[in-house]
Amino acid sequence: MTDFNDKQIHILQVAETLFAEHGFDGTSIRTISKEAKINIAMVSYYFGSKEKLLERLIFFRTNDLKLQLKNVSKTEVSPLEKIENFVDLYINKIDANRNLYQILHYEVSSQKRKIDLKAFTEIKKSNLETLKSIIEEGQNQNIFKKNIVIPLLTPTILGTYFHFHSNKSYFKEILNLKTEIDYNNYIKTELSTHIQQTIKSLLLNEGH
Amino acid sequence: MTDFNDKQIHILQVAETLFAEHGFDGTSIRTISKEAKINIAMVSYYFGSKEKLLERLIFFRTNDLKLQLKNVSKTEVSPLEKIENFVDLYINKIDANRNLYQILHYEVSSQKRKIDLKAFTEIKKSNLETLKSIIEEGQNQNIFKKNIVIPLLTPTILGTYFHFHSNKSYFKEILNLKTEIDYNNYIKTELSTHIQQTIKSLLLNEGH
Amino acid sequence: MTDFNDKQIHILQVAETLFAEHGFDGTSIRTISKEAKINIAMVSYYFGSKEKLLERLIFFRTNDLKLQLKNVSKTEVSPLEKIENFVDLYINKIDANRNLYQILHYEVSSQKRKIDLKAFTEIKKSNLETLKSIIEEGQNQNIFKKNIVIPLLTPTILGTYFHFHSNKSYFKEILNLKTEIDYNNYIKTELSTHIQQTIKSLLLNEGH
Amino acid sequence: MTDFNDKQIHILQVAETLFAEHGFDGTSIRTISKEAKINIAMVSYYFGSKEKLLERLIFFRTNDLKLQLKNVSKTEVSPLEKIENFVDLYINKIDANRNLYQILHYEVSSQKRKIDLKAFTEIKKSNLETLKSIIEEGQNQNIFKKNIVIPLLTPTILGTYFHFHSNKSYFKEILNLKTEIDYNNYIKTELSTHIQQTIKSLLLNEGH
DNA sequence: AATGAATGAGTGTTCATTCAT
DNA sequence: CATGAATGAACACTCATTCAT
Repeated sequence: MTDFNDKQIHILQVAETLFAEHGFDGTSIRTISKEAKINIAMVSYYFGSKEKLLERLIFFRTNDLKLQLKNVSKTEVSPLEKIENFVDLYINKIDANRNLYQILHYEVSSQKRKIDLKAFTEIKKSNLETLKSIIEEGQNQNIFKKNIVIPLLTPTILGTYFHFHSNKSYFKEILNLKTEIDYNNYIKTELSTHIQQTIKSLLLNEGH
Repeated sequence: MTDFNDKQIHILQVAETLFAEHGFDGTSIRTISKEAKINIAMVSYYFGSKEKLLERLIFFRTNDLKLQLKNVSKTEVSPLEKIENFVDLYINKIDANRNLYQILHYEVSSQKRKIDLKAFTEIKKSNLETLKSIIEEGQNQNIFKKNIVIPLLTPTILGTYFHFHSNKSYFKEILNLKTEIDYNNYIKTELSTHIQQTIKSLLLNEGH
Repeated sequence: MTDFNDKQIHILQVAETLFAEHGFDGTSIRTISKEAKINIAMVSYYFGSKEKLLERLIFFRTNDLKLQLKNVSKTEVSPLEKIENFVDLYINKIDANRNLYQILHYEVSSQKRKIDLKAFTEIKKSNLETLKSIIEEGQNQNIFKKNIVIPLLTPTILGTYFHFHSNKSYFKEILNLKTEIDYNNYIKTELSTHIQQTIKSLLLNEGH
Repeated sequence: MTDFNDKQIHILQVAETLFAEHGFDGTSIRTISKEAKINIAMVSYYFGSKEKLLERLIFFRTNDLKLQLKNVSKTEVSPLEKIENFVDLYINKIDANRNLYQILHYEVSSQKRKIDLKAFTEIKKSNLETLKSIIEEGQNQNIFKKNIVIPLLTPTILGTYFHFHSNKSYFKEILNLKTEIDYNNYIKTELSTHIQQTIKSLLLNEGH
């Protein structure tokens, strides 16, 4: 099965939100069906089981994520600009898929579910390759430092974002972000800039 | 209640491991009591409820975490060295309390549980203050940059660590870390160094 | 309704096998429809309900069974030969309708289903009459014993067969019947002979 | 677990009756708990699962059945009397355990449940050995016929009984047995005698 | 004439918790 | 002080059946 009908997509979206909010175990089929205003048997009917619903959800979103960051490395701009574009796109993408990442984050770390994350891993590896090629280009042009552990850049980019988001209420408090809009704006401006600067500081040779 | 007897501590430790592995919802009182080799009614008897067990666990560990990073700022070394010590201590602390942080990370982001995190927030604020005072000292000495959003440094430090740890199996694969020892070593050496460099790159004025 | 179209007969046959194998309750409409490669709604559509499907199945097969044993008593042979023919025909008939009898056996003894077994009872009564007339003929000719409880002969004929068949695997083991063919052969030879001998021993006057 | 407490025995007894009446699949845990006036969770609590309840029930009754028929062959009476005692005891035993046999009969023939029937098979084999030794004794004394397929005697004994019992309402009708007492009396007198005669007719040499 | 979508009722089982002892 | 027995509520899931098309 590759396509989903409207009702299935609706269920997936409701489930995504609830899973992100309360976790997979913390969300019952009853809650999903109540929230989605569907019959309780529909989940099993459409997806077979609760676990398979999760699988299909990941598939559904991963398909969306497959639009790669690859193209960034192919544009005719400086390596630095490529990095900026790459980080920007990356943050935008995970920000747009907050909920899925939230779910995945948890389900991956607790390996209880034997979810097929191959597709997901592939995307991560592909992104890593893209990043690597950009950085090597910059290193060849002597713009970037030589001693960089590239695989640790992703944890810094994503980790910073997620840690901020995971501690939403804490940061809303200490940064005085009163509304949801304020919070989202802060991510798109200050936090993004911070991550950009972090990565660039790490990469750039002094004097540039 | 402030003190715990041996049996209670034993239960807390078992629960901590299980919660970290399978999540709060994914861990049943039955599993805890079986693992801890205690009667199933003991949890309710000692802690009142499963939820309160979690609260007490957080309290138990937070107490432990209260050994502040404060002292770092009071030593007679350069601001840069203070930062190094601070980051080192911070990483060591969260590494030693992986399981609790894993639990908290999840339970905080899903605000289902209305856990009293005041004590925990206090620690974070206190650490932030310490960090702030160190950085300001360095800025006054013109060693550190001026335009630094200090509250975003913690997300970078902790986020990098946690994102790495959350994707343990992925990083074990791509970094070719075969054993648990290799993995733990990598955290203590490469990952720590990476985080150190990241923070220092962000802080240090060019030319220093 | 008396006649069945091809699709209905197909469903009945599939259902018969499954009911015999897994019982009525143990067989779901889903399983039937999957096995018969028909739409799941077809059963209700054609037969009204699962219960009615069973009724129609019994009707379908009972119709088949109506080819009476009556004629046996009308042939021009000795009462003993008539008995032999009667038992032979009876065993052959139930052997050919194993599955139905298996189902009936269970569904009759558990009176949960209020199935209309009138037609079936009629057949049994008719067979009993036939048997009775043969035996009385033999008794009049002084070939058969006088003190025979005729209604208890059927339990011995059918009971012996069914008990053997119900404990198929046990008897395959102790009689060293390795294949299905061996087993079926044993029924047609040894078991049939045993039943024949049993009945004849019961009926025949000593000295004949 | 070998022993059962009063409540467990009560549940087993209620379940036995219901399983015999409506089959295993046709009996829900809810029905059992309602009938036994216990909480619905008790079945799982005491037996682990519905299937295990059945297993324990079989174990419970089989233990009872283990009181072997062996001793019959050791008494100081004629082989014919031994046979009479054997058949009598056998019928009494299955009559006293009607319900269990009813359940087993069905669950064995439909091999859906992979019940451990080893103990049960052992009893059957032991009984067969006993029967064999009695018959051989009679054959040596020239009282019994030589050409007897001993393993087929059990199907005749048990099969006759069970077929009668399975068609209870039919036989109550044609034999004009109005009450339950009449029915049970008939089994203990006429039916038992019939089975006795059947076996003896099969065994005894003419002229004796 | 036939079916895919949908449903409410029911299934066995597990849960955290309570309570008498 | 500690626990085994017991429970009602909730769980994911399957059931036979209905109905619009």
